[in-house]
Amino acid sequence: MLTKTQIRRALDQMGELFPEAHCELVHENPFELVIAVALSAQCTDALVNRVTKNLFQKYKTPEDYLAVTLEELQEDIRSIGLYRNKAKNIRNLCALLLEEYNGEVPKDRDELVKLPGVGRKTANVVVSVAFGIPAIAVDTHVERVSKRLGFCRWKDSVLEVEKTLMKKIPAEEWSDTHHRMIFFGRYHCKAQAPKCGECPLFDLCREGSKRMKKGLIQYAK
DNA sequence: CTCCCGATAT
DNA sequence: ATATCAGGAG
Repeated sequence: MLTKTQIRRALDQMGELFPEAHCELVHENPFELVIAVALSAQCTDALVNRVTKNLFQKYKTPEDYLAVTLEELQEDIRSIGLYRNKAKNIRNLCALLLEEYNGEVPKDRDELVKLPGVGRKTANVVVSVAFGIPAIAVDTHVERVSKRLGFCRWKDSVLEVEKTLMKKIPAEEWSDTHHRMIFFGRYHCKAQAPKCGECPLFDLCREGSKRMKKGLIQYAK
Protein backbone atom coordinates (compact mmCIF):
# COMPACT_ATOMS: atom_id res chain seq x y z
CA MET A 1 0.00 0.00 0.00
CA LEU A 2 1.31 3.41 -0.97
CA THR A 3 1.56 6.26 1.53
CA LYS A 4 -0.51 9.42 1.22
CA THR A 5 2.59 11.19 -0.10
CA GLN A 6 3.18 8.54 -2.78
CA ILE A 7 -0.46 8.70 -3.81
CA ARG A 8 -0.17 12.47 -4.02
CA ARG A 9 2.81 12.15 -6.34
CA ALA A 10 1.05 9.55 -8.48
CA LEU A 11 -2.04 11.75 -8.89
CA ASP A 12 0.12 14.75 -9.79
CA GLN A 13 1.87 12.69 -12.48
CA MET A 14 -1.48 11.59 -13.89
CA GLY A 15 -2.49 15.25 -13.99
CA GLU A 16 0.61 16.06 -16.03
CA LEU A 17 -0.07 13.22 -18.44
CA PHE A 18 -3.77 14.10 -18.80
CA PRO A 19 -4.40 17.73 -17.83
CA GLU A 20 -7.56 17.67 -19.91
CA ALA A 21 -9.16 14.71 -18.12
CA HIS A 22 -12.93 15.09 -18.09
CA CYS A 23 -16.22 13.25 -18.57
CA GLU A 24 -16.20 11.93 -22.14
CA LEU A 25 -19.88 11.00 -22.23
CA VAL A 26 -21.54 13.63 -24.42
CA HIS A 27 -24.55 15.21 -22.68
CA GLU A 28 -26.28 18.58 -22.34
CA ASN A 29 -28.17 18.16 -19.05
CA PRO A 30 -28.46 15.86 -16.00
CA PHE A 31 -31.17 13.76 -17.62
CA GLU A 32 -29.02 13.01 -20.67
CA LEU A 33 -26.11 12.20 -18.39
CA VAL A 34 -28.12 9.66 -16.39
CA ILE A 35 -29.17 7.93 -19.61
CA ALA A 36 -25.63 8.00 -21.04
CA VAL A 37 -24.00 6.59 -17.91
CA ALA A 38 -26.67 3.91 -17.55
CA LEU A 39 -25.99 2.91 -21.15
CA SER A 40 -22.23 2.85 -20.60
CA ALA A 41 -22.12 -0.32 -18.48
CA GLN A 42 -19.63 -2.78 -20.02
CA CYS A 43 -19.30 -0.65 -23.13
CA THR A 44 -16.92 2.07 -24.29
CA ASP A 45 -17.76 5.79 -24.07
CA ALA A 46 -17.10 6.15 -27.80
CA LEU A 47 -19.79 3.58 -28.55
CA VAL A 48 -22.28 5.24 -26.18
CA ASN A 49 -21.67 8.64 -27.82
CA ARG A 50 -22.27 7.14 -31.24
CA VAL A 51 -25.68 5.92 -30.07
CA THR A 52 -26.73 8.94 -28.00
CA LYS A 53 -26.03 11.32 -30.87
CA ASN A 54 -29.21 10.06 -32.50
CA LEU A 55 -30.94 8.99 -29.29
CA PHE A 56 -30.88 12.44 -27.70
CA GLN A 57 -32.34 14.01 -30.82
CA LYS A 58 -35.23 11.57 -30.81
CA TYR A 59 -35.87 11.47 -27.04
CA LYS A 60 -35.77 14.74 -25.10
CA THR A 61 -37.87 13.97 -22.02
CA PRO A 62 -38.86 10.97 -19.86
CA GLU A 63 -42.24 11.04 -21.59
CA ASP A 64 -40.55 10.56 -24.96
CA TYR A 65 -38.96 7.27 -23.87
CA LEU A 66 -42.34 6.02 -22.66
CA ALA A 67 -44.09 6.99 -25.89
CA VAL A 68 -42.50 4.26 -28.02
CA THR A 69 -42.60 0.48 -27.75
CA LEU A 70 -39.91 -1.38 -25.82
CA GLU A 71 -38.84 -3.03 -29.07
CA GLU A 72 -38.28 0.32 -30.76
CA LEU A 73 -36.11 1.57 -27.91
CA GLN A 74 -34.17 -1.71 -27.98
CA GLU A 75 -33.38 -1.20 -31.65
CA ASP A 76 -32.29 2.38 -31.00
CA ILE A 77 -29.61 1.21 -28.54
CA ARG A 78 -28.88 -2.29 -29.86
CA SER A 79 -25.32 -1.61 -30.97
CA ILE A 80 -24.04 -0.97 -27.43
CA GLY A 81 -24.86 -4.48 -26.19
CA LEU A 82 -26.86 -5.60 -23.11
CA TYR A 83 -29.61 -3.72 -24.90
CA ARG A 84 -32.61 -5.63 -23.53
CA ASN A 85 -31.74 -4.89 -19.90
CA LYS A 86 -30.75 -1.32 -20.69
CA ALA A 87 -33.92 -0.54 -22.65
CA LYS A 88 -36.09 -1.92 -19.86
CA ASN A 89 -34.12 0.00 -17.24
CA ILE A 90 -34.43 3.27 -19.13
CA ARG A 91 -38.19 2.92 -19.46
CA ASN A 92 -38.62 2.07 -15.77
CA LEU A 93 -36.21 4.85 -14.82
CA CYS A 94 -38.24 7.39 -16.79
CA ALA A 95 -41.49 6.16 -15.26
CA LEU A 96 -40.06 6.48 -11.76
CA LEU A 97 -38.68 9.94 -12.49
CA LEU A 98 -42.16 11.07 -13.48
CA GLU A 99 -43.90 9.36 -10.55
CA GLU A 100 -41.57 10.22 -7.70
CA TYR A 101 -39.30 13.05 -8.79
CA ASN A 102 -41.50 15.39 -10.81
CA GLY A 103 -39.66 14.32 -13.95
CA GLU A 104 -36.34 15.70 -12.73
CA VAL A 105 -33.08 13.95 -11.86
CA PRO A 106 -32.55 13.95 -8.06
CA LYS A 107 -29.30 15.51 -6.83
CA ASP A 108 -28.84 13.04 -4.00
CA ARG A 109 -26.88 9.83 -4.49
CA ASP A 110 -29.12 7.78 -2.21
CA GLU A 111 -32.11 8.84 -4.30
CA LEU A 112 -30.29 8.21 -7.59
CA VAL A 113 -29.49 4.59 -6.73
CA LYS A 114 -33.21 3.93 -6.38
CA LEU A 115 -33.53 4.43 -10.14
CA PRO A 116 -33.49 1.23 -12.24
CA GLY A 117 -30.12 0.67 -13.88
CA VAL A 118 -28.43 3.19 -11.60
CA GLY A 119 -25.99 1.72 -9.09
CA ARG A 120 -23.48 3.41 -6.83
CA LYS A 121 -20.94 4.03 -9.58
CA THR A 122 -23.44 5.63 -11.96
CA ALA A 123 -24.91 7.72 -9.13
CA ASN A 124 -21.44 8.98 -8.20
CA VAL A 125 -20.80 10.05 -11.80
CA VAL A 126 -24.08 11.96 -11.93
CA VAL A 127 -23.70 13.85 -8.64
CA SER A 128 -20.09 14.66 -9.46
CA VAL A 129 -20.36 15.65 -13.13
CA ALA A 130 -23.90 17.05 -13.31
CA PHE A 131 -24.18 18.67 -9.88
CA GLY A 132 -20.60 19.38 -8.80
CA ILE A 133 -20.90 17.33 -5.62
CA PRO A 134 -17.57 15.68 -4.63
CA ALA A 135 -17.57 11.93 -5.34
CA ILE A 136 -15.28 9.19 -6.62
CA ALA A 137 -16.95 6.82 -9.06
CA VAL A 138 -15.00 3.58 -9.01
CA ASP A 139 -15.33 2.06 -12.46
CA THR A 140 -13.18 -0.61 -14.09
CA HIS A 141 -10.34 1.88 -14.76
CA VAL A 142 -10.24 3.41 -11.28
CA GLU A 143 -10.32 -0.05 -9.73
CA ARG A 144 -7.55 -1.41 -11.96
CA VAL A 145 -5.27 1.60 -11.52
CA SER A 146 -5.83 1.65 -7.75
CA LYS A 147 -4.91 -2.01 -7.44
CA ARG A 148 -1.95 -2.01 -9.83
CA LEU A 149 -0.33 1.04 -8.24
CA GLY A 150 -1.17 0.04 -4.69
CA PHE A 151 -3.64 2.76 -3.73
CA CYS A 152 -5.59 -0.07 -2.09
CA ARG A 153 -5.42 -3.83 -1.52
CA TRP A 154 -5.89 -6.37 -4.31
CA LYS A 155 -8.81 -8.02 -2.57
CA ASP A 156 -10.75 -4.80 -1.95
CA SER A 157 -14.30 -4.53 -3.27
CA VAL A 158 -15.16 -1.48 -5.37
CA LEU A 159 -16.85 0.03 -2.31
CA GLU A 160 -13.70 -0.50 -0.24
CA VAL A 161 -11.63 1.07 -3.02
CA GLU A 162 -13.91 4.10 -2.99
CA LYS A 163 -13.71 4.44 0.81
CA THR A 164 -9.92 4.14 0.79
CA LEU A 165 -9.56 6.79 -1.92
CA MET A 166 -11.91 9.15 -0.09
CA LYS A 167 -9.92 8.69 3.10
CA LYS A 168 -6.58 9.44 1.44
CA ILE A 169 -7.64 12.30 -0.84
CA PRO A 170 -9.18 15.67 0.17
CA ALA A 171 -12.85 15.97 -0.84
CA GLU A 172 -12.28 19.02 -3.02
CA GLU A 173 -10.02 16.86 -5.24
CA TRP A 174 -12.28 13.82 -5.56
CA SER A 175 -13.88 14.74 -8.88
CA ASP A 176 -10.63 15.77 -10.58
CA THR A 177 -8.86 12.72 -9.22
CA HIS A 178 -11.48 10.33 -10.50
CA HIS A 179 -11.24 11.76 -14.04
CA ARG A 180 -7.46 11.66 -13.99
CA MET A 181 -7.50 8.02 -12.91
CA ILE A 182 -9.99 7.16 -15.63
CA PHE A 183 -7.89 8.80 -18.36
CA PHE A 184 -4.73 7.23 -16.96
CA GLY A 185 -6.40 3.81 -16.93
CA ARG A 186 -8.07 4.19 -20.32
CA TYR A 187 -5.13 5.55 -22.32
CA HIS A 188 -1.98 4.61 -20.40
CA CYS A 189 -2.41 1.97 -17.69
CA LYS A 190 -4.64 -0.05 -20.03
CA ALA A 191 -6.09 -3.43 -19.14
CA GLN A 192 -4.54 -5.34 -22.04
CA ALA A 193 -1.34 -3.53 -23.08
CA PRO A 194 -0.31 -1.14 -20.29
CA LYS A 195 2.49 1.28 -21.19
CA CYS A 196 4.76 0.32 -18.33
CA GLY A 197 7.82 0.93 -20.53
CA GLU A 198 7.10 4.66 -20.67
CA CYS A 199 5.41 5.10 -17.31
CA PRO A 200 6.57 7.86 -14.94
CA LEU A 201 5.14 5.86 -12.05
CA PHE A 202 7.06 2.67 -12.76
CA ASP A 203 9.31 3.02 -9.69
CA LEU A 204 6.43 2.99 -7.23
CA CYS A 205 4.22 0.49 -9.08
CA ARG A 206 4.10 -3.08 -7.84
CA GLU A 207 2.43 -4.29 -11.03
CA GLY A 208 5.17 -2.72 -13.16
CA SER A 209 7.98 -4.57 -11.43
CA LYS A 210 5.97 -7.79 -11.62
CA ARG A 211 5.61 -7.36 -15.37
CA MET A 212 9.26 -6.50 -15.69
CA LYS A 213 10.27 -9.87 -14.15
CA LYS A 214 7.93 -11.69 -16.49
CA GLY A 215 9.43 -9.86 -19.47
CA LEU A 216 6.05 -8.46 -20.44
CA ILE A 217 7.01 -4.82 -20.76
CA GLN A 218 6.95 -3.17 -24.16
CA TYR A 219 9.29 -0.19 -24.54
CA ALA A 220 7.86 2.36 -26.96
CA LYS A 221 10.35 4.26 -29.18
C1' DC B 1 -22.26 -15.88 -8.13
C1' DT B 2 -24.39 -15.59 -13.02
C1' DC B 3 -26.49 -13.31 -16.69
C1' DC B 4 -26.91 -9.69 -19.95
C1' DC B 5 -24.33 -8.63 -25.23
C1' DG B 6 -22.40 -5.93 -29.41
C1' DA B 7 -18.07 -3.64 -30.91
C1' DT B 8 -13.30 -3.32 -30.77
C1' DA B 9 -8.38 -4.19 -29.45
C1' DT B 10 -5.05 -7.54 -28.73
C1' DA C 1 -9.83 -16.71 -30.65
C1' DT C 2 -10.07 -14.14 -26.48
C1' DA C 3 -10.23 -10.01 -23.43
C1' DT C 4 -12.27 -5.84 -22.45
C1' DC C 5 -15.46 -2.01 -22.26
C1' DA C 6 -17.19 4.58 -17.22
C1' DG C 7 -22.04 -2.13 -14.26
C1' DG C 8 -26.33 -3.50 -12.42
C1' DA C 9 -29.85 -6.80 -11.12
C1' DG C 10 -31.54 -11.21 -9.54
